[in-house]
Amino acid sequence: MTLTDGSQRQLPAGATGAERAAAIGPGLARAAVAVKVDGAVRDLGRPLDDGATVAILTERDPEALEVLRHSAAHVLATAVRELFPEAGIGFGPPIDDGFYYDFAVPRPFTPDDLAAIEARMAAVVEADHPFEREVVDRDAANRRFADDPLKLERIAELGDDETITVYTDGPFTDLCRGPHIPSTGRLKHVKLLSAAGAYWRGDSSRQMLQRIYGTAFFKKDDLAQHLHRLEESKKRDHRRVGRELDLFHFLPVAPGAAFWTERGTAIYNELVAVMRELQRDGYREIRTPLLFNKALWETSGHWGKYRENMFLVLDSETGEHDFSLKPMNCPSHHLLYATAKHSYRELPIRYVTYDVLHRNEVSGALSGLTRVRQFAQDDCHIYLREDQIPVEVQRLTDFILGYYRLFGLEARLKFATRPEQRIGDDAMWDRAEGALREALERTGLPYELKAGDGAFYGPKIDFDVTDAIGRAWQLGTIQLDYAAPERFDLGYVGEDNHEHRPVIIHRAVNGSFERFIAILIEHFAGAFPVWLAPEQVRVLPIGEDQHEAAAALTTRLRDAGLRAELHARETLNYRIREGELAKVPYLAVVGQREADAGTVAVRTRGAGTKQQVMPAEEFVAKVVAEARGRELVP
RNA sequence: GCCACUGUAGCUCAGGGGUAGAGCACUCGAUUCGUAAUCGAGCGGUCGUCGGUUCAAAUCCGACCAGUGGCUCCA
Repeated sequence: MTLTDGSQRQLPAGATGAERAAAIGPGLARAAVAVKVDGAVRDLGRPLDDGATVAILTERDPEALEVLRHSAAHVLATAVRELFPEAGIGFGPPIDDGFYYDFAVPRPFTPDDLAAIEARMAAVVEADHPFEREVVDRDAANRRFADDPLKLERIAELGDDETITVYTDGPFTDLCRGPHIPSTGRLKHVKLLSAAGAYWRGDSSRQMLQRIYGTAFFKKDDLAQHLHRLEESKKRDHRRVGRELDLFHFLPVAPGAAFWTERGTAIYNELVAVMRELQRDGYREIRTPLLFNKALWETSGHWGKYRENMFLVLDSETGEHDFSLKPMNCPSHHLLYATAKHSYRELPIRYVTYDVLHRNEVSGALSGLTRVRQFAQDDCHIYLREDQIPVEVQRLTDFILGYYRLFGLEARLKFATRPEQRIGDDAMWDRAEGALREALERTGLPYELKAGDGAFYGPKIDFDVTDAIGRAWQLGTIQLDYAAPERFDLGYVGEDNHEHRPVIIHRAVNGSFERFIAILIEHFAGAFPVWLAPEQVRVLPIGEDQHEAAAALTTRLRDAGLRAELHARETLNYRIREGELAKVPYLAVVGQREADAGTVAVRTRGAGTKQQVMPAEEFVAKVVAEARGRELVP
């Protein structure tokens, strides 16, 4: 066989991965978790194929962590079966941050159950049961899982050409493709996190199973770090920070719709202002109605499928739900486009809107600002000729990435191509995908291909940003649309003096302002750069004698266009603490020395007592420059 | 929409079948302070809503509403 370093080794026939590792050295034998044979991860205990390329996976390999977590799921099931012998067994895969297992049990698991199960798991680990793999035929599999309808259903779906394998660790046997760690004793650092309901096969018409989530690591420190990260992200949770910094509130009378305080509104307005500034040239900001007759949704095709997600409004004359709040801007933009005859010379025409939208999300889906019923998109529709697509997409990509950079956010691009369910012929899709791909290639940026993930009306590019703590969010999108121009019978007069169909690009950068602000809150942990901060400077006179000088400074800051507040009550210590907790970028302290000299003692957020005394004029200019330049400070 | 959990003062939380408690916030008074909580007093809730059980319910039960964790959904 060949090792991954290219060297060749001879081993006796039927030698296993474990023996292979041992042949190299005892250290590797201990560290080995699984083995990769010709690219496929396998159990250490399986015989190696003659002539195969072999790599020993150790605790350092990400694939080994998956194996560990998959085995952790089995250990979980082992424990659950001991405590709840009647439990049906669903699926138990490794996931990004851990693993889960679904069980069919008569009642949901309680926190006490989880504690008991975790204790039981420790015993299973202690027992160090080997994971034993067995190949069985269909009849044997059916017999073995005769008492578990979920497993029987799964077995029935397996193709005749598939090898059916079962794995046993101690008392527990599961239908499973594997691979697994050699024995349960390798599972040292595991933690159950939560229990929740989940539909069998992810199908909301099927039965609800009880899912237990957990995570596992090879190293104690890694587990501790992971749990610490979970705590940290809880601290950054935008719902918590939003309350602590008094940015927005949700009240039961308007589920899924935020009440923005003046502080939250300042952030909101700042984002809209940036978008306006960046779209000063070449864009046309428009406003269209919020309430529409259903005829519009019939034209757009939304009335049939998506009506249940729209807020319908009763017409008092007809007594019918003939009107609806708009859930999207697209159709109204198309209508406005169609109010005039357009020349090819005008294109591309770019409409932008920040109107409020309403979507009746199912109650269980609502979550803080990330999933709301009322929101505003930075919605843009571009009407253009097909030959203009590459240049326009390039322009949009630059725009979007440039925008994210303002916040220190990096984006990854995804190219989504024709889905199974789609309109238009292959020639249209070839042209559309070709144009998008060409534009993507021109950016020189790496991108991921998501084949079949496009919209039914055209291919798209999605932008995933990664925030400060490494979480990915799908934000921006560039979608080509060949369907709407047909439905709305849109046209332009070409150079040849004939009517042509334009193509439409749907573009969003923030997604929705609500969701984007949620992401920013968590990204910055509430410590916004000065240009975004709801309160940019807080002026603190030390004593009453400096009140006048401090008030003058506050006015000066405001005159310069900054958001500044004067705080004169309570002790200086109290106000410093308050200012730090409110994450105000600059605390401008004015004592007698400063009042006399026309200076200010600046305490920068996070810099502690390292204050800087500077002329008031200089301070104002500095903050104005930082805010105007949208610098990521302090 | 589905499963589970939660719902006590503006916030964080304690209590718990016999007529509600702390800290912070807020108000008032004193203090006028040089970089992360000055001291004191006071105001404030009928315990998410509605209904049931009970001599008695905030406490037990049910329904509903909202939130949280998931599932489903996200044009």
